[in-house]
Amino acid sequence: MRKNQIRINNERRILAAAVKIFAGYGYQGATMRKIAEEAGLPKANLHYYFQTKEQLYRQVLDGIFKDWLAAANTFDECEEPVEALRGYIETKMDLSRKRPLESRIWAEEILRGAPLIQDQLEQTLAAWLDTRVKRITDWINTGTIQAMNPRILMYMIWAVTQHFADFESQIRALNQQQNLSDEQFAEAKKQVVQTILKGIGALK
Amino acid sequence: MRKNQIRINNERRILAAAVKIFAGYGYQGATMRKIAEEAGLPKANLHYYFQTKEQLYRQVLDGIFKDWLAAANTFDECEEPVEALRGYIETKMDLSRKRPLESRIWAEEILRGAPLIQDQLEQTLAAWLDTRVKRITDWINTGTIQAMNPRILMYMIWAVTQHFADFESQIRALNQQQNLSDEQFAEAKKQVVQTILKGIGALK
DNA sequence: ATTAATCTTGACCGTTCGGTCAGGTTTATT
DNA sequence: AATAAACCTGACCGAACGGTCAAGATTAAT
Repeated sequence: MRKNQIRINNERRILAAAVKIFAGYGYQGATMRKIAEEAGLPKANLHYYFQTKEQLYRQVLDGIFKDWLAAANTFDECEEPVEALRGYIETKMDLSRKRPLESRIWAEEILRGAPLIQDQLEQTLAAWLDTRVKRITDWINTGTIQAMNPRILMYMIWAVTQHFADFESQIRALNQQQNLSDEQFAEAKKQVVQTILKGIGALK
Repeated sequence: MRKNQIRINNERRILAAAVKIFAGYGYQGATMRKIAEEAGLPKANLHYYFQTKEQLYRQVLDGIFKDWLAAANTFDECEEPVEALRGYIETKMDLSRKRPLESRIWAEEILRGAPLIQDQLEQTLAAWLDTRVKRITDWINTGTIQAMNPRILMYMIWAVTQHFADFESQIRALNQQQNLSDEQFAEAKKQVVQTILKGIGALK
């Protein structure tokens, strides 16, 4: 049963506005009025498509979570650890560059103790991580990379790649009040990949 | 002109309560009522010691910023890059372990675009970073460590170390709903130090 | 003992919040 | 053309927010 085109368009508009406002003000700081204004719709119209603020926020989080998991495609498709990890790190860096708002919404949710997505973390994300941990463990067991705790490696990758989105304003303040240029970001991406891969003994 | 003991005690109580509430709910989500309840004082009393919520929040941030900068002592006191960086990374990891609330308040402020501490970032923190960048550059020029962008190295260190505080709830969800034990955290600390130092060619 | 300064607090205020709803308009179905 | 379904929205609501204030209680200074 396909939805009406009007509904599709308006839901998309509202969700896009919600991403901007939730990222800029946080869940509590964001108001339905601001989102409505950003979307160019009356506030009551938002409540027609999304019953509550929390429901709207949940849908935003769901969208982020899907992109997040999909970023692992390169990781899964590559046979060799260097290829796989480089691909994953680069994909996550690109996501931080192109969709920093989503990264910040995610970060704030985790910061607050993940009140709305704890279940997804404990189930979907935990299972996702287990699978990748197994792959890395195989690499370790076959001597392709050095011994280490794969979970901590993943935490490090997440931390570093998402930092460029989440702490963008700090980096800007430390870079003559300028966002990183494309060249600077490319350099950062290269150095991050290099440091991590070399750090785990996958590169000489 | 030393302050009255009553004032000293109450300001400390209120600040301690404010750290808890700001960390748990964010600036917007935190309310003066909740902070007052946590401190065991009537709300009007908070406004006697701190005129506005923003002023109270600023004092909390100031305290965090000072601890943050002081963590660089070991970095500055050591001559050799391995010693200096290991000391700094370990100190930052310990801060994340012992004072995660403060780390989260800082993270949220940056996430929101650093509306209240932009000046401090652009001046105090930028100058602080410049000094350390110079030291690292010296190490590079004397061939003690390999060539790299020192700023990106510092961003990576901040990202990884603070991740263990800021994303604690995510790590817990991925660790059978248990916070990292002391042993697990010690392992993480060791692996973080090892990966970064090896990653920049400071270790074999 | 008296005065001044500091501290305490319940009650209150204007504003803004998320959310509701009745009634009108537009679109889809037959 | 008629009916139903979906969509739209200004006006409104109770609750909670940050902040104020007057009046009383306590502490410090003389």
